[in-house]
Amino acid sequence: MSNIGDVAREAKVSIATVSRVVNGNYPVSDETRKKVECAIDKLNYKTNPIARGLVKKNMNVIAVMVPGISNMYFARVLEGIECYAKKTGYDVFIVNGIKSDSKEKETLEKLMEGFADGVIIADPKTQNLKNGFTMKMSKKIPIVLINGYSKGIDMNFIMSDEDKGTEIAMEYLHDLGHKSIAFIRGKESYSYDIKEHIYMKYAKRYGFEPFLIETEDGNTIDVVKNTENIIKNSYIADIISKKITAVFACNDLMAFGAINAMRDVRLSVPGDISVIGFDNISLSEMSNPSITTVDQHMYRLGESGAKRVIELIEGDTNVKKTVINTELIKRQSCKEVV
Amino acid sequence: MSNIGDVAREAKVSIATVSRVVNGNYPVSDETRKKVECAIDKLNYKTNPIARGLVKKNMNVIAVMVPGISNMYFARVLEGIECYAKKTGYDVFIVNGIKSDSKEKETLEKLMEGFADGVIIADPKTQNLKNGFTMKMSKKIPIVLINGYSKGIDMNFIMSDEDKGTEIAMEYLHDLGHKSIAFIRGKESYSYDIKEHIYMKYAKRYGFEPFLIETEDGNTIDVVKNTENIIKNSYIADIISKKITAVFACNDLMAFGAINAMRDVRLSVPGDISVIGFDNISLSEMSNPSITTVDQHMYRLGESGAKRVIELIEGDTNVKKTVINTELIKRQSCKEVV
DNA sequence: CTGAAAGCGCTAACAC
DNA sequence: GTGTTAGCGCTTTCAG
Repeated sequence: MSNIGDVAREAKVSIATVSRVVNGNYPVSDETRKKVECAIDKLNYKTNPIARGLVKKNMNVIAVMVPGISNMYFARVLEGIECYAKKTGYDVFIVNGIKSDSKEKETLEKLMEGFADGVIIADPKTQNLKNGFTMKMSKKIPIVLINGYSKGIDMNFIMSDEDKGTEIAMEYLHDLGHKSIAFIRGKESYSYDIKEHIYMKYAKRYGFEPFLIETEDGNTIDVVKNTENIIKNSYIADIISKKITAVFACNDLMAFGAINAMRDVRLSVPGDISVIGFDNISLSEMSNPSITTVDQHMYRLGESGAKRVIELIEGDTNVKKTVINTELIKRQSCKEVV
Repeated sequence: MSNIGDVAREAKVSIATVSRVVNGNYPVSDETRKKVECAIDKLNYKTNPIARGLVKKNMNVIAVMVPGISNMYFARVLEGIECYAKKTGYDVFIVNGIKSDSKEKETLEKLMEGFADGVIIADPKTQNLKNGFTMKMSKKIPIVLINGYSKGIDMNFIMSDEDKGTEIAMEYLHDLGHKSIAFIRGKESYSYDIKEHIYMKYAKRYGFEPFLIETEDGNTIDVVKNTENIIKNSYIADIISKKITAVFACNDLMAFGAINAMRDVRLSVPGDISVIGFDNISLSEMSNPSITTVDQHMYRLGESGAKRVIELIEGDTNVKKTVINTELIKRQSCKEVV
């Protein structure tokens, strides 16, 4: 592995000159540039990003923390981030498996010190937000949050309008004639709290008794099976006896699981029960019946997050909350009550 | 951000001593250790991994290159890698979207120089393997390949026994009484070539005419929809007229797409047509009908890859090919011909 | 056991 | 335009 000194020697110039042609930030005569480029080619020299990082104090990398890559929601957000980052010359460091406050804290503290120039946290943990930890960290390194608890938190957020999305979904179900709607959520994500809140509001407004189903961790693919099992084992009798005709699932994975559960007990979706999801991951289109859902535009969420964090890295000190709209996608899993 | 010098000053010792207590690799008296630890706490000092990386010439990170994270196959392999790496104190740098020879080449060249101590390539590109490029790179940095073209390539591989897996699948279909089997593959992955090769062998052995369906890039979630469309648009008439009763899909995503296509044209799976997949991603269990498939034990593939690359990083110079067995998982999508 | 000092490979003043 | 040099923050001889 040759270094800048080898190149300088080969080209018979100083290392500063080599640095100049590599970075192209200072004038160099055509002649010397040629010599240097020649030497670089000959030795197959590549500048060492670690050494450069040490002096410039940036690595041109943005880190992304996600709970679980197997939830296509996050995979899609990541695609948006990667695409934008790549265009801007940044590399993306993905840290997967951030599922608890402590894990988030530890990762943010340990890993990011000097390794990344900025970090994007998808589904940030409410506790760290509330107790000011995340905020404190954001004084040291640019942080952008994608969704999560934002009330009174003066940080940079990219949020999809989950409130509105949930409202649209509830209203759609109501318009379809559903009088009794169940709600499926996972544990511990602020996103579920928001949706539950809206759901409760609409239950009151429309005058039905809330019916809550809580499954396990909602952010990995396993939630599909978990949801299916939990419905079959603990809820199905009630669903029938309470004449529930529709279920709102906090994400498409849960919706998918719910559909599987219904099929297993010979309830037809959407014949007997309508199911609406959230996110619009590709799976929801592929499913059968295809899943009516609320699109969160994850790719845009990712893109905007990358854009924002790079702005911060490059010196912007404002705090901004960007809202991405949500959109109802009508497919097969919901129909009118007859 | 305090540095080692600040700590030294605070504790009234030399920076060398601070380094020693941080790394715990040289004797330090209890008394000075206390003082230093105190100072570290007080200043909330964290050692700068970039600076350390520069002198130690390793970053304690392993890079993983994958074609597409949205294919749960890779997501699962990654989980295996991450789990093992984390236990051993390594961080994992995921580079997503490696879908062409040139992208692979460029990434390996540019990104890895000094950034990672070792790299794992999932689904390495055949061309770079054949023309010696990947091999050349492996002289500079430890590389472990997960599946891919390995014939005559003297490098470290973790391979699932795809040959055997395909054979098992074909034999299973045959035992079920299927006399005419179609084959679905994606473009450009050695893995598909292997399977096609075995498929052709069995077509000859069992005396049926090969029927090949080629879909788009098989490594992202989009392949589900692509497969569905391509079957419906171009192949369904032939499938019926040629009395095909089973289809072998190179991965579960394609199998899922095939099942959707069949349903759309009112062919029952497995009533009219059996479909067998490959990989055993979680989706195949959640699908309806659930998908009979060949388990590749992706998690173990990942674990073994991480283990091997760390061995190489730590000085092992042997070349080893590790084979992970494959296993038939019988579910609902295949049944006997009646 | 502890401190001084020589780098790791690179960038960016600062001279000329 | 180009070379010299002082670091970036850390590890690791080498003395003592």
